[in-house]
Amino acid sequence: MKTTHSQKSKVGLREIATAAHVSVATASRVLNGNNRVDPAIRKVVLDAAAKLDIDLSQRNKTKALAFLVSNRAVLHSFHSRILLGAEEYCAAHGWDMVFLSFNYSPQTPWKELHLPQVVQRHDVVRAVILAGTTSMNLLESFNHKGIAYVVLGNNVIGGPQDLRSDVVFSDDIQGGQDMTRYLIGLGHRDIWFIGNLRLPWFARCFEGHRRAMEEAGLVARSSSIDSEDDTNIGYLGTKSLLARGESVTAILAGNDPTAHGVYRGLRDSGLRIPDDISVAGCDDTIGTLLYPSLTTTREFPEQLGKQMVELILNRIANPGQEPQRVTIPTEFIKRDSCRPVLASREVLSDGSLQKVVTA
Amino acid sequence: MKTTHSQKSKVGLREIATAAHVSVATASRVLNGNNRVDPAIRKVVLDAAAKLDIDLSQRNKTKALAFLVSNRAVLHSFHSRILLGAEEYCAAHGWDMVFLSFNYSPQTPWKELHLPQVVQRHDVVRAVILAGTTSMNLLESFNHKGIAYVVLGNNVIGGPQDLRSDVVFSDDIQGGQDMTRYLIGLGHRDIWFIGNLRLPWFARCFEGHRRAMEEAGLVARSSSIDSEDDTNIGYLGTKSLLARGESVTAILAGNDPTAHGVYRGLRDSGLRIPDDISVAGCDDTIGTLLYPSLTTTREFPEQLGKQMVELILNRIANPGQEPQRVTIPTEFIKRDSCRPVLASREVLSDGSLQKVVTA
DNA sequence: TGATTTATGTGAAAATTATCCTATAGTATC
DNA sequence: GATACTATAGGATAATTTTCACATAAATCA
Repeated sequence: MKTTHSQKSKVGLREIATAAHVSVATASRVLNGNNRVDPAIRKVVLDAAAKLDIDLSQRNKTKALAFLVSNRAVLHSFHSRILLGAEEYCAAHGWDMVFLSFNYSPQTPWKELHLPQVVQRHDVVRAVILAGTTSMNLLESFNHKGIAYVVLGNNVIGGPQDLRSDVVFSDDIQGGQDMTRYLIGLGHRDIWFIGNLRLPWFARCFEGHRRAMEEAGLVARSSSIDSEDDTNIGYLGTKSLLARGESVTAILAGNDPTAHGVYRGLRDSGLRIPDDISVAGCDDTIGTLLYPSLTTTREFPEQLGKQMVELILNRIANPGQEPQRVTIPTEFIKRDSCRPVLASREVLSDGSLQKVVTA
Repeated sequence: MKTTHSQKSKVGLREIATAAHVSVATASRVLNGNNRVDPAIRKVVLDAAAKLDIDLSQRNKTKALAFLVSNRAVLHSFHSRILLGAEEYCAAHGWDMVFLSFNYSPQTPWKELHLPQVVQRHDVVRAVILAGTTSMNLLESFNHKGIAYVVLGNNVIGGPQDLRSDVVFSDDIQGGQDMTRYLIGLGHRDIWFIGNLRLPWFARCFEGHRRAMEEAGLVARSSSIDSEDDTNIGYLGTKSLLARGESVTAILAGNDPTAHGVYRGLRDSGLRIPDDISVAGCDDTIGTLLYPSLTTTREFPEQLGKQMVELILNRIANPGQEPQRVTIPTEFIKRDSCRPVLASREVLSDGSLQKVVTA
């Protein structure tokens, strides 16, 4: 418990402060309350500290990061896997991590947002990982309060994409594109996208879908349901599609829970998967739980979490470096929920089964 | 931001300390560093504080609880729903909540456990909710460090059940019993329990199962797999059952993810659910995701979370009260994964369908 | 039973953090 | 372009927490 540097007379803030020719208050601010210190002075203090206090990294009471999930009613397994990856990487580097959820309105001006106390205490939490639905006012608030953060780019709503901070993306645009290409390759032409296009991650997946459709000379069509409940989005999106009598041979759901809703909607209407309609998902969270198992796009949430921690620890180690931007690729996962369109066309042209389809 | 008690001269630790005839240090310890203060003295200080500082509850910097999930590799949806309920109740009462996960060995003596820094800082976290797999050494550690806590009783490993602290239970024993009675009522006699009996929540569910079996004059039998992965437990437990050629008409899985593994194991062997074998789960986490939908025991994780917070806020408000113990009931949920045994016997005795069963 | 250790509880003093105040630089306004 | 207004940075000082040392109670051992 005692210092192992046997005789070394104690090195405290006071010593650091005198060495750096600043007041103790300023030294304290540099080493803990990250706020309001001129970068130049900070550097002087840090240099002085480095000379005196070899074990600088140990002197802080708490080495912890906060993982803030905003505006999500339930903790999706996708998020919990990001958390897992982040936690693991933290633990491996001797950091603690706390998870918080937080709800706020995107309209509230940043000054009036009141963040959880814990993330504002620099002596407790040294930086924040933003993984929920993140609006610009939240980022503003962090900027103004001088709290370091990384953000999951896929979930940033509204704001311009030229964030002046570290960002990690999952390449779900590519995922949507790959999946759509696969469906087109199976002969599908009447492919519909189901999701909630107001939410950025759905919008991104749809963007990839759109690209693939256009590159094949097709028009991308979507059934967007304005809900926060993924399963509902899938269910209602599917029902509305069928009710309108749209011709459809394949459905791309914006994520796996949405695909679950699609399954239910189709079963409700007596349609079989994949015999009558092919279904594809995105994010590979519950693909193997569903029956038939879901062809989907695997993302790497643990990797995302790890990457975010890596960036932020880096930034803590040397503040002032340029904002970093990292994109994690996705992987196509083939399972049992899609089949070539030829088969279902035969079914459709076969009078005896036609009634099953419209039942 | 300023105090609304306009002219009132500032009331600080110093004032409270003089009023209570103790040193500022002691006053500080009472109001924050909960440690090592004689209960009598604490009371004196609190009384003195109550007289001077009307807004005692506001003067602490951080009103936050920690939700500690120990030794669970993944965050189950069951836990995340407990968290949700706890969070909601916290928010409604103006408290923040932070979530942490923590891994430790049950063998480590409590002195050598090193808890996450954050939970040890009384100025940050005022009490802890223990929801993961909790061993006695962890509880010891909390006791000795004077950290207030509530614990989810279902998950306490090993120790005697006469914990000297607040405990909340989910009545999964009753759940296992009700479910087994239902299966027996359907005519099943060859019912097997699948789980990992080393883990207390499985053991509790099995206990209920055993009671129901004995009350019907039957012997409870189980296939226990020593794994932490629920789906694996179900899959391997089922395969081993079938490989041994045991006669079985119904399987009770210790929780829903385990039932998912059971589904896979049965499908692998060409058996249909519920036509050939009935399957029941416990905890209603993914019962509707599975196909056919799972008959299971609904628990009320949100309620558990809420209840735990309620107890602990109570204890913070008046420490020194007797330990509380609360049990939340469970509810039987009938879905599509069970059917009367007579039906399947008829199927079995009907030659024409026999081949489907063994196909 | 007495002696030695160990654990606990407290105040004094040291260390650290928070608050308040002032100086300066940048904006906005007339 | 001068004046007032803001926002920021940093020091002085007050408030609070932590550490250290010591006293006392409980436990262990000869």
